[in-house]
Amino acid sequence: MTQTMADAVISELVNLGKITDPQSAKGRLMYEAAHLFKNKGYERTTVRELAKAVGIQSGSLFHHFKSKEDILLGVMEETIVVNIGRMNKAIDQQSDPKHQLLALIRCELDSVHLDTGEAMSVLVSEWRSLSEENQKYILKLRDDYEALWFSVIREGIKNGAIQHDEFILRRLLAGAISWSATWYRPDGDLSLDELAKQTLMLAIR
Amino acid sequence: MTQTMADAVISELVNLGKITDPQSAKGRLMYEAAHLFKNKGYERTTVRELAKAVGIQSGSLFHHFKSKEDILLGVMEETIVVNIGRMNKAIDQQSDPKHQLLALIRCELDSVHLDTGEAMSVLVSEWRSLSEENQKYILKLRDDYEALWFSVIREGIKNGAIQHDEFILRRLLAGAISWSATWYRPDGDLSLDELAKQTLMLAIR
DNA sequence: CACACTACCAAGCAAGCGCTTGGTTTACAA
DNA sequence: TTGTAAACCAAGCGCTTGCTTGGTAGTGTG
Repeated sequence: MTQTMADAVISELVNLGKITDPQSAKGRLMYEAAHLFKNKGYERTTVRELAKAVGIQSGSLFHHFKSKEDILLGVMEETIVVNIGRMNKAIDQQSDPKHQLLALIRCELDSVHLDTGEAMSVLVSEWRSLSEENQKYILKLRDDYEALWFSVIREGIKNGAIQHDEFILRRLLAGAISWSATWYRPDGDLSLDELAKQTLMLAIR
Repeated sequence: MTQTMADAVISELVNLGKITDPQSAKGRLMYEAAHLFKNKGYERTTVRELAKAVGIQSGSLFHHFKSKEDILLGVMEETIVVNIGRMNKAIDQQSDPKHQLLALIRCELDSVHLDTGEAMSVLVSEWRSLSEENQKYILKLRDDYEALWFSVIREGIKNGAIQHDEFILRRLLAGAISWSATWYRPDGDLSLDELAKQTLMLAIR
């Protein structure tokens, strides 16, 4: 998926009112929050620090969000919504399950390593900092996301390209892909296309 | 690997003075710490809470450890040492690379889901809470651990059982296995043996 | 018995935390 | 020009945090 296509998804969602405009004050605040939460962890990031990064006073944050946790929730929520949008688009452009699975893998790798990368990392590692209620809400959004994967994998099993159990395979792949955040460097020798191909090799023989 | 074998490794390491006796006050303290750090996160766990779990006053913790971070470091350090010991033993009992790889996978799954499970989870998710110096130290220990995997994978590539690049494959597998902590339940329908087999299927055709 | 050592308690300090409050500036519409 | 609402500041409150301190009970050793 190209960056322009990804941007198309974003501005579409902004126009629908489903996510905050990344250009707005609130949007930039969430971007900075994702950056700090990823690199320092949610708990270690203070509201004073976040405010300084955005260029306002710490108290002013609470004009945009009602609590620190609310900022975290916003980051997670919007990240999932954006990536569901992107995956839907990616699937639609392929017909056979093998290429659809490759597209999903590439899409998830993109989400981990390109513009939403820091937010995705926060989504994976900071969910414990949410209240029980908010955890449930994010989990529900994630189920919608996972449903896309299962529909593709099931088709792959039907036509014989995939031999694994669908649930186990998805979970193994999810781990392999999200873990890449800890070691993959986009400026290194390995391209995301090549990494996607090698990841597909895990699932397809 | 059976539990008795695992215990043999532990008591051996205790006798060598390489790890703390799990029965001692300090050992039990680290066990409780791993439990709390896993379920609440390091930052969200307070020294008062940890002290209460162990049954002493919060100030008394600092008789055993010089700081809260030192407790985290202890948990991580000993977990790696124990699991290096277990993996070495597991490899020695197999001869061909395919079965050695299966043994490593099973061993790592054990470390994630059996007695050291909570500590392993802490090792994966809380390393950011360490100082830069301590991060380097833990990273060095982890390199020793990874060296075991690479030696086995290289043999698998040599004899044609493995088609992946060795570094990429190890990282994909590491992700798939460690991620299982988020979804696998030992009391469910899926056995660790079956999960190990399905994980091996990712690597071997 | 005296000494030393380990394990712990009770109390509290200094710092940092999330968040509130009351008021000011800016933008724009009536 | 006036009214309204959003965006922000300056100050600080109330609380929790990791950690320190000075002391005590229990145990083993000469």
